Amino acid sequence: MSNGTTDPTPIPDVTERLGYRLKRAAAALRGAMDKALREYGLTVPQYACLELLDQQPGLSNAELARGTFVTRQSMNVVLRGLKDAGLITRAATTDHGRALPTHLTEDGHRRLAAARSAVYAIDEKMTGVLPAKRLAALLADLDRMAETLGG
Amino acid sequence: MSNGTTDPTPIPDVTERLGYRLKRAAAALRGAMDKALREYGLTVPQYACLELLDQQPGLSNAELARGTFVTRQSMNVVLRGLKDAGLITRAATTDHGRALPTHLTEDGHRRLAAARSAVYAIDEKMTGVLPAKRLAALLADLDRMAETLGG
DNA sequence: TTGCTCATGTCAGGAGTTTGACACAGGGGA
DNA sequence: TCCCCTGTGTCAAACTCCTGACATGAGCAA
Repeated sequence: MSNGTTDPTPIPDVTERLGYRLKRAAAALRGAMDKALREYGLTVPQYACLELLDQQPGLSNAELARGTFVTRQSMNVVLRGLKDAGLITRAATTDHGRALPTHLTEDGHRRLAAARSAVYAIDEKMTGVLPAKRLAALLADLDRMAETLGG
Repeated sequence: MSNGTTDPTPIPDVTERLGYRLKRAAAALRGAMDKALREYGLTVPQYACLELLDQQPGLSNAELARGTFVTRQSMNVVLRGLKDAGLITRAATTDHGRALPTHLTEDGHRRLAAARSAVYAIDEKMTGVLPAKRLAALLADLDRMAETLGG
C-alpha cells in the first residue's frame, strides 16, 4: 500500500486520513463490545445507559440520550427494554417539570457489574497496546476533535 | 465535572475512559459528515463506497463491505442505491469466480468530487485543532487499537 | 394574565443495519 | 475423481436508529 517515495500530494490514500482511522477504530470497538455484551443479554446502548445511571442516578431520558450520543427517541426504546428486563425503574409521574428520573434496580446493579468486567477487559486490552505516555494526549485529542465538530 | 484532587482509583469516571472518548469523537464525525453529505444526496456509507471505488476501481461487493466496516448485506443495499442513482456500474456476469467488479460512472466521479470537498473540509477542521506533531502518532495509535480488537 | 420560548416525553413512519439462511464458484487434499 | 472448506452474492426477517411531528410543563417578559 505505502509507496517509499516522498509524495507531494497532501492526501495520498483514503486509509491514511484521520476520519477513516477513527471510523475503523470505533467499528472495531463497537464489534468487540457487541460480541462481549451479547453474553450478558445487553446491547451497547443499553450498557452505556446502565453505566451512566450508575454514576449519575436519576438522569432523565433526554439526559441519557445526550450522554450516549443517540436521540431521545432511541433512548426511549432502550429504556423500555431495560424496564421490561427489570434492570431499571422509572418514575411514572413527577412533581416538577416533565423529566422522569430513572434509577437502577438491584438486578440492574448486578447485571452491570457482571458486564462491566468484560467491557473493562476490552478497554484495557485496547489501552495496553498504546504507549503509556500517549494515553492522556490521545484522550485530549479525541475530546478536542469532538468539540470542534459540535459533539 | 473534574475534581482537582488526585484520584487514586484508576477509572474514576466513564467519560474519562478511552472507549467513551472514541465513541464521542466518532459520533461527532458521523454527524458532521451526515449533515454535509445530505446536501449532495449521499449517505456516509455511500460516500465511503465511492471514495474506495475511485482509488481502487473494480472492487467487489464483499471487498467494499470490508473496506467500509459494514456487512455484505448492507453494502449490497448501498450499491443498489448508487446503481439506481447512476453513479456506479456493476457487471452482471463474470468469467472467473463470483465477485462482480464495480466501477464509477462519469456522474459518480462528478458527484464524488463535489462531495469530497465538503468532507475534506471537515477532515481538515478536525485535524487543524490537533498539535501537528501528534497527528502521525494519533493515526498509528488508532490503527493499533483497531488491529488489537480485530478490526 | 397572556404569550413566547425552550426542554421533555411520546407516537408514527421510514431508512439503515444486522443476523440467519441458502446457493454458487473456486481451491486443495484424500 | 470426489469431498470439504472458503469466499461471494443474495434473500428474508428482525432489530436499531433516525427524522418529523405533536402535546405537555416550566420559565420569562410584556
